[in-house]
Amino acid sequence: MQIREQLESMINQAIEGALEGGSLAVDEKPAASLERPRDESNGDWASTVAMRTAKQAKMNPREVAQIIGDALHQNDVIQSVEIAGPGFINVRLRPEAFHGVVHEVYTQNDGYGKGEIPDGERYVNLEYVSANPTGPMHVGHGRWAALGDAMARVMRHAGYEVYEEFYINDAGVQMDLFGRSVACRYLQLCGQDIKMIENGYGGGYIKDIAQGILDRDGEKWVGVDEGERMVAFREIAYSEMLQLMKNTRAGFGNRFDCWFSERSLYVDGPDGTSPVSRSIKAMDEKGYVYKEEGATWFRSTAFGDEKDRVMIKENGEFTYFMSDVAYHYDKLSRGFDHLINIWGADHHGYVKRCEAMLAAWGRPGALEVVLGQLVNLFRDGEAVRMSKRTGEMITLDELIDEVGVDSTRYLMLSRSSDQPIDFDIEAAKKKDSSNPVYYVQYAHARISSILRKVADDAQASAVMNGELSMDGLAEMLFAGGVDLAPLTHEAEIALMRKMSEYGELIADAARDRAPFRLTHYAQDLAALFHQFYTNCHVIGEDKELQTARLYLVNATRIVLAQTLGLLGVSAPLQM
RNA sequence: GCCCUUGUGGCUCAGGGGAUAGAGCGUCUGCCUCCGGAGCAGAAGGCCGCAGGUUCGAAUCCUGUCAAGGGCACCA
Repeated sequence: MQIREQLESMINQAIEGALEGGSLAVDEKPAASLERPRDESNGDWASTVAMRTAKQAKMNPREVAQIIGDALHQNDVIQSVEIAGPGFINVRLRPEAFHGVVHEVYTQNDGYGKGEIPDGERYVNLEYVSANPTGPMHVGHGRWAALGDAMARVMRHAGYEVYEEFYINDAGVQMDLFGRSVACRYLQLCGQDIKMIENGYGGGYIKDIAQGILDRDGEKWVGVDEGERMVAFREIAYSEMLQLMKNTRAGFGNRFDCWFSERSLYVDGPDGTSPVSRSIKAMDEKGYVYKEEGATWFRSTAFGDEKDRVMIKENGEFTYFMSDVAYHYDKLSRGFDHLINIWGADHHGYVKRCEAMLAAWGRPGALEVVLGQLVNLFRDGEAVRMSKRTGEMITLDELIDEVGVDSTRYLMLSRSSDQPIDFDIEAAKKKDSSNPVYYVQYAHARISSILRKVADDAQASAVMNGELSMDGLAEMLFAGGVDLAPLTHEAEIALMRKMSEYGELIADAARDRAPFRLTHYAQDLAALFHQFYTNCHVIGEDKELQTARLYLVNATRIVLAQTLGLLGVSAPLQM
């Protein structure tokens, strides 16, 4: 049983006792109302039940607190109870109460802090990044890549089953424009004096693709019909860009379960229907489709949208929205309990109509859109201008190359997604205390160093060359069993207390789709470790104390590595 | 005009009904005969944009207001 639950039942008993004994008179039995005091000097846990019930009980809140507090006697969990402030019941726990946490970390290891999500809520589709395959991924995509990946990992740890999906916008006029831009560059390379088409893609990579075609095929495309050439070039360029995106993704640590092609939505299956036709039919059956002025509309205003939306234009073409209708219908039909999309804040006007279509199919609330603010790139305080059209931009690959994956990911993740990020390349490159990722990683490296130091030489070198895992080493070190009774120092308890909060952190961060909280946790835990390190010597203490402290240090390593792992950041053995 | 997000120390941000509002950076002062000083300890610095309201209690919830950013297509 978790400490929180134990305390809760003790307080509940105390309340019941007071009610039965007649010292407290209320209509309804109040809840235990436990919370963690911000300020540690107020104890490990506090109950606000007295202040909540004082009015009903017609008593002073401090009196109520006293009655309940008196009924809480000291036992193997509670060390002391104190009534403070306006009527807080502050509980301080015995050091032994935290020892169980350390054992839990050791035995559960990777599984520490895991949660469970009930059937019917568990299976989640998470779509993120999702871009036109008409250019390399840029820095903005990096934020979504980091956020989506971390969100997926955190949610999995909390008990969700997460299916990660990348939606490739490979249909529509942008793709044709892309193909024509490549054709344009190709013809220029062949010596023709023509201008880049209007709204064409101007990036240098377009020229590279054209050059590649020229190297491979020579000038054989010059005389070909313009439309045919556009299609051919579009497809060549598409597959190159997709491969590039997949490489970037791999370099950044993302693992998509599916790359979903927008085009596939328009393809008829063996039964003669496509996601497009099926989604419209399902909507029509519910009465939310109508025709007007030759176009086919979705009556999204029935669900709070400000105006109805066109799905099929008067000229018979499909709108971009049509793709999304079909896409979301397809996702639903794949059996997910819940759909999450991560979009940039610039798409916010699009949210209502998408939520509306889920409602039209009888699944209101099934779609959740997480809107993230954008990334502003700086170098030494100077804004770096970005424009995809002119091709003036820094790609995600270049950023990772220059800054490194760990630092990039950590900084991208360390802010709430509804906070814009000013990402300074020079600041991100700094390997000193101004860069929080190093502070955290340093704690992990220090821990590894301590554990190596107590190991024998063979073990230590086996760890360094990868033949022995840290867990394997720990197993050897603690084979004889460990007694944690010597762990009573303030710094030791603070460390254990922090680790005891891990499960709640995971559950909250998953629920709120807020992996950035893990960066704060990692920094807190690292700070507590550094404090412990300065105050409590490990190696060379008497045998029992050394082993107990080593065991605590190892548990800290596990939680720290786990936290960094959920963020997609490495936990180095040395730096 | 309407919609969304954000206003918290010099800077970057946490906290989203509970106690004296926290952290990092920066500034200043200390700490290595000792497990990694990429560290630790301490100091200075805030009427939580403004005004009302709800509550035993508001930085937090509600209303209004000011400011910043983003969005309002038979574009994608």
